[in-house]
Parts: sequence; structure tokens; C-alpha cells
Amino acid sequence: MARVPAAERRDELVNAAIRVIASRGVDGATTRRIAEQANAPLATLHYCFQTKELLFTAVFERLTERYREVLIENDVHGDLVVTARAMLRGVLDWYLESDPEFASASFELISWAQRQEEHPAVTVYNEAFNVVRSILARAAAGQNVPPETIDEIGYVIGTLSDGFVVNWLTYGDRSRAAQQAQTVVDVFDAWLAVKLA
Amino acid sequence: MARVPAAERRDELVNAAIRVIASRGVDGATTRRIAEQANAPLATLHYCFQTKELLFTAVFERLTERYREVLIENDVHGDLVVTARAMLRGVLDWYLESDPEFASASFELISWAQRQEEHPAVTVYNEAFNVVRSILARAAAGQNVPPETIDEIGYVIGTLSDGFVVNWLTYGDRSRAAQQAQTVVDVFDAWLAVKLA
Amino acid sequence: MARVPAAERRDELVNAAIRVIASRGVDGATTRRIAEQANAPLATLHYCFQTKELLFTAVFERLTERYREVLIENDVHGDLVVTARAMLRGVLDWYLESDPEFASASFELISWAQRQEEHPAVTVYNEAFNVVRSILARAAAGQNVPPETIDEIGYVIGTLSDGFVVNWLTYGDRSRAAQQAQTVVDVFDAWLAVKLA
Amino acid sequence: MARVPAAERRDELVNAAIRVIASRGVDGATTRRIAEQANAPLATLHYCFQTKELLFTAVFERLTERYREVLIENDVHGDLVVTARAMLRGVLDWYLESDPEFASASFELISWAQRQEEHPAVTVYNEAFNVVRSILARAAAGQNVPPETIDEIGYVIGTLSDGFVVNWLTYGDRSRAAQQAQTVVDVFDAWLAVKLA
DNA sequence: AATGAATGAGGCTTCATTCAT
DNA sequence: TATGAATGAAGCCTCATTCAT
Repeated sequence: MARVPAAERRDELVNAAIRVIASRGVDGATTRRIAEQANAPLATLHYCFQTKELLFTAVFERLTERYREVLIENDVHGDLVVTARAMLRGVLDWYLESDPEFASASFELISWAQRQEEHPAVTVYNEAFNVVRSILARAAAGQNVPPETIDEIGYVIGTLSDGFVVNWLTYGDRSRAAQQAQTVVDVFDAWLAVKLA
Repeated sequence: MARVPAAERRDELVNAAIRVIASRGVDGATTRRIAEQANAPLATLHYCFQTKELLFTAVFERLTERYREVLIENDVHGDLVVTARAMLRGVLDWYLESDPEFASASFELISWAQRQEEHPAVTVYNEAFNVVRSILARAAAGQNVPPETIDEIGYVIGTLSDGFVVNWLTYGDRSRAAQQAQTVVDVFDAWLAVKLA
Repeated sequence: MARVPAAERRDELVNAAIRVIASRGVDGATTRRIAEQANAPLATLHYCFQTKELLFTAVFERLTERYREVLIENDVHGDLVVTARAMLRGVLDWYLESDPEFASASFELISWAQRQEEHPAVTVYNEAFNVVRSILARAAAGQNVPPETIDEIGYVIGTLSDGFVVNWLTYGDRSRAAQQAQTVVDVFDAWLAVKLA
Repeated sequence: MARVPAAERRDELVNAAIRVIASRGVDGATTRRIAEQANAPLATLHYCFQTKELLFTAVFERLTERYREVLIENDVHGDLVVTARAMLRGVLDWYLESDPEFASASFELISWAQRQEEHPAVTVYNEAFNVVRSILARAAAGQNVPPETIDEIGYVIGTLSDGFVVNWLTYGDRSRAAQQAQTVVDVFDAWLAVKLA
């Protein structure tokens, strides 16, 4: 077998894990299946990650990081309303564009994390929420918006995108989801108009 | 262990399954643990339900039924706006009142169903959606609301309550969730006002 | 497969474990090998003993019990000297007669027990020592022997028989061991004569 | 990790192996743990000793040598009785002084050797016995002692010290063992007096 | 009809060892 | 030469399920 630096192997395994989790659920994601998906012998998995849990933790971190990226990529540096809407829109579009795999794996992993003592599920949320908040805060600079409002806007963005993704994952109908994305943005706009009135 | 007729046992087993799923997740819900929780011999489980999958299907149906009930219980028989808001509020309150683990079990089970060939997760959603739609339709009678709008309202109710529950499950902080429920209703109201303007 | 009551199966497994431990050491005594030796599927082993450790504990108890029996069988109900000598002789003969397996397994298991937190190795020794002491005490009744002396005699019996068995297990030469048994008894007699002088 | 010449590493590895065996038993002495203990990469172990068995053989030889040394160090060059008693005493004291785990490792390793085809456990015993015999023979020179008696004395020394060490390992109570050592020497003296009468 | 006993398949992990550099 | 990377075999254990009664 070709000699591959451990770091690369780790990456492959994390990707494989995401694919398997997405398609078979966290509980269906056995070490054997992940190794197979990564085209590696089972023992290699344990060479790279001492433990299945450690592999999952790595997957978890990757997801967290990806969310961060998506949010930052969609920062349009406009005013509060424009920035907030763009961020929501960006997340929805990302869900629609990327393989449902990724979102699906996220949801599964959050359930998993919920049952782990360490690596609380809360981490992804907190991390994402912090990014959202800091982007919004910068956009609101000079507009005299109380911090509670910033937080509330962050919460609504999260709630709407979570709600959106649940439906999208359940039905998996992309064209329908595309329309729903528009509805979701409308909902957000309506509320924001009232909120910032 | 006392010999108990199969019919009774089926019920006990379904209840036991829900409890176990709630506390240990779908993958932690092994036949042994469910049987134990139901105070029944392991073999009895397979005597009553040929297969674990069949038991889970029964659980799934029970869940679907529960959603139906909650929706119907919260039908205030008012006009469209009032009825819609009450339904959303009712669902949110139900989530808040019942053990967070119950909602958790639902989500887990839906993920599970997603992966089964035979009993699509979509069923719960469709079922719930139909109930919502029929309640809304009746409330809208004589108000000349196009059916697409009814559907859209139903979708928003679903999206908001799903989004709400994800956060609630993640943080498990009841007092915070109670506040968020209000925000969610505000969001809904703002949009509905625009939509039905 | 014939339906066999669990108790019998457990017995078979304990016996198999003893055989395997004797021939391959505690560490060589894998669940697979034990199951094979007992002519049972691996899963059956775990049906009867939830854990390998529990099986070993059962083996351990069997050994302890066997020692007790041997000691009691060799109680000649004579005076102190006669009784003590008979007991030592009995143990040595038992070692010689029985398969070296048994003694070998004992020694291995004691090493094993030494490393377990629970089930301390000490148990077998304490148990055996108590039996020896009570037999000797009864034999010494009315002979005005201080209890420390009783204990010391017990210790010497133990030491001599342990020393004997180590050599016997190492060389496995029965005729040579038979001669050595005589030497050991001579040693004991010489000391006892001085001690009780 | 600094590159270290193989010759040095061999020594370090043998020492590491002894330490690991002492603390975790023969079965707990994995190649990884030994390498780690020796602060060497795992592959180095197999570079220095083609096989785990070869490493253990080296350990075994080191042990054999140590026994030889202890016996020779305790040769007082007196007459037969004095020399024999001193040798027994010396061995007992050595057991008492050194870590109980060292003796434990010896016993474990002897059990292990018993199960190897190639390097019979008997070697240590033979080697030790030869040393004992030659020391005793020299001490008996001119005293007209038949060689069988020399052998028998050697056997009794072995038996008593083995018996002693088993108890000492089992209870690990040093002060108690110190007293027992005296009893053991008394036993030896009593027998020797009769034997050489 | 109801259940204790039994089991094949597969779960995660660790082992001694080898390979490629 | 010396060592990170890799791996087949085997470790213990648990699963859903079936069988015999």
C-alpha cells in the first residue's frame, strides 16, 4: 500500500465518516463501514484515530469549521438588514447547493453529541452563533441597536435555517425547497421590518 | 415472570420503546433494553412484533398520532390568523411541557425512518401537514384565501416549530426556550400580517 | 443444538476454562479457545457468563472449593502431629494424582487474581488456611498448644506444599516428584519434632 | 526521538521489558508498552529483536544470570551446614529486599517459558540448581557426604525458597514475610540436623 | 401461547509484525 | 540504519433473532 502521510489519511477518514453518517446515520456509521468507504483497512482507522469517538470528534470539528466558513463567506458588509438577510440567504443556499449529505450528517452528529458527556452538541451552535453575532454587531455599528436585538436576530436566523433544513432533508425535493427558501426569507424580512421599525 | 397476553404486551412494549429511545437514543434502544423496560422476556418482544423494525413502526405510528392530537387539541376554531397562531403556540407549548426527551425521541425516530425503505419519515410530516391544512382551511372558509397561501402558512408553522425544537433540544434550557417561543410567535405574526394584508 | 440447562453449560465452560488455562496460561485462555474447548459457540460463553472476568471468577471459586475438599478429605482425626502430617501428605498426593492441569491452572489464576482489583488472590489462601487451622486446632485440643504455633504449622504446610508443586509443575516428572514428596514430609517431621518438643 | 545505536537499545529494551512485566504481568507486557517504557519507537523493538519471543528470551537469560549472582554472593565458604543455611537465608533476604514485583516477574516469566517450545523454563532451575550443588559440594569436601544428599539439600533449599516466595507474593506483607523467613530457616535447620546426624 | 436457551453476525479495539523510506 | 506508517489476525463483547419446549 502506498505510503501516505498520516494527516492525509486522517482527512480521508473524516470525509468517509461524513459520507457514511449522512447515508446510514450515526449508528449505522460503524468503523468497518467508514474504513471501507475510505478504502482503508480497519486497523488503519485505529492507527489514525485511537478511538471511534476521536474520529467523530474530528468530524464534529470539521462541521463546526464549515459552518463558520459559510457564514463568513456570506458576509456582505452592508447595513444590519442587508447583512442579516444575506447571511440567512447564504446559509439556505449553501444547504441547497451542497450535497444534502453534509447537512444530514450535521443533524445526526448533533444528536450523537447530545449523548456524549464531552464534546457537547452545544459547541457547533455556540460557535456558529458567535460568528453570526459578531458579523451582525459590526453591521449594526453606529445604528444604536441594543445587543439583545442582535442576539434575537441571530436566534431567528438560526431557527429559520434549522426549520428549513429539516424539511429539506425530510423531503429532499430541491425545487420545492428553493421556493421554500424564498418564503423563509420573506418571513425574516417581515419580522425584521417590524423589529427594527 | 407472569404470563401476559400478547395484546397487552404490545402496548407495554411500544411504551417501553418510547421511553428507551428517549433516554438512550434510537441506537441505544436495543431489543433487550426495551424488553427489560417493559418487564417482559426478550423472546416475547419477537413474539409480539416479529421484528424490531415492526416494533419501531408501531412506535412511529403512535408518534404520528400524538402529533395529530396535539394539533387538534389546539384548534381554537377562530379566524385564520387566530387559529394559525394558536396552533403554532400550541405546538411550541407542547414541546416545552413534555419531557425534552420526548421531542428528542421523535427527532431520532424520524432520522431512523428516513433510512428505512418501507416506512418513510415523510409520513409523520404529511399526516401532520394534512391536519394543519384542514384546520386552517376551515378557519379560512369564506375569507377567500387561495389554497397556496394555506399551504404556505402550514409550511411556515412547520418550519418555525422545527427550528424552535432544534434549539430547545440542543440547549435544553426551558426558561430560555420559553422566551424564544414568544419570539417565534412574533415572527409568525409579522409575516402573517404582511401575507394576509 | 440440544437444549441444555444453563447450569450445566456453566459447568462445562468452567471446566473448559480450567483446561485451557492449564495448557496455555491465563493470557492464552481466550474466550474463543475456551468456547471451542467447551464445544460451544462463542456467544454462548457470554450468554452464560456476562463477562470473561465473571467466568474466571467462577473458575476461581471452583479452585478454592476444591482445595477445601482435599484438605477435609485428608483429615484423619488423630493427634496434632499425625493430623498435620496426614494433611500435608494428602495435599502432596493430591497434586501427584490429579492432572498437573489443576495445580497449574491454580498457579496461573493466582497470578491473574493478583492483578484484579476485586477477587483478590488472597482469597484462596485465606480460605485454605482457615480450613487447615480449624482442623489443626481440633487435633490440638487438650494438648495445650498456643495458637501461634497452630498458625505456624499451617504456614509451614502451605510453604512446603507450594514449594513442592512449583518443582513438580516445572519438571513434570512424576516418579521424581514422588520421591520428593517423601523428602518434604521428612522435612516437616523433623521440624515438627523440634517445634513440639 | 534521538537515533540510538542498536546495541545500547537492546539493553534498554530488556530493562524496560522487566519493568513492564513486573508491573503489568507477562500478558500486559505488549511490544508497544515495552518500547514506550524504553523510550524507543515501536519499530526499533523489532529492529533489535526480530521477535517478541526473542526479547523475552533475553529477559529470561538476564533473570537466570541474576539468580546465579545471588547464590554466589551468598556463598560464605563455611562448612556444609553453615554454607547451606547461608545460601537459603541469602535467597530469602534477596526476595525480601528486592521489589516484590521483581519476584513476581520471575514467576510470571517462568510460567511463560513453560509454554514455549524452545526455551524451557527448566533452564533457570537447572542453572540455579547447578550453582547450588557446586557450592554445597565444595563446602562438603572432606566430610564424606554422598552426592544424593547434596542433591537433596539443594532440592530442599529450592522448595523452601519457592514456597516462601509464593506466600510473599500473594500477601505482599513484608514484615510478616520477614518473620516467615525465620520459620523457614528453622525448618531447614531442623531437617538438616536430622539428615546429617 | 409464551419463554428460557442458544447463536451467527458484526460491533470496537489491540496485538505483533512488516513495509517503505 | 532506524523509524513512521500500515495491517491481518485476533481480542472481548452485544446485537437481533430463532429454536425447542
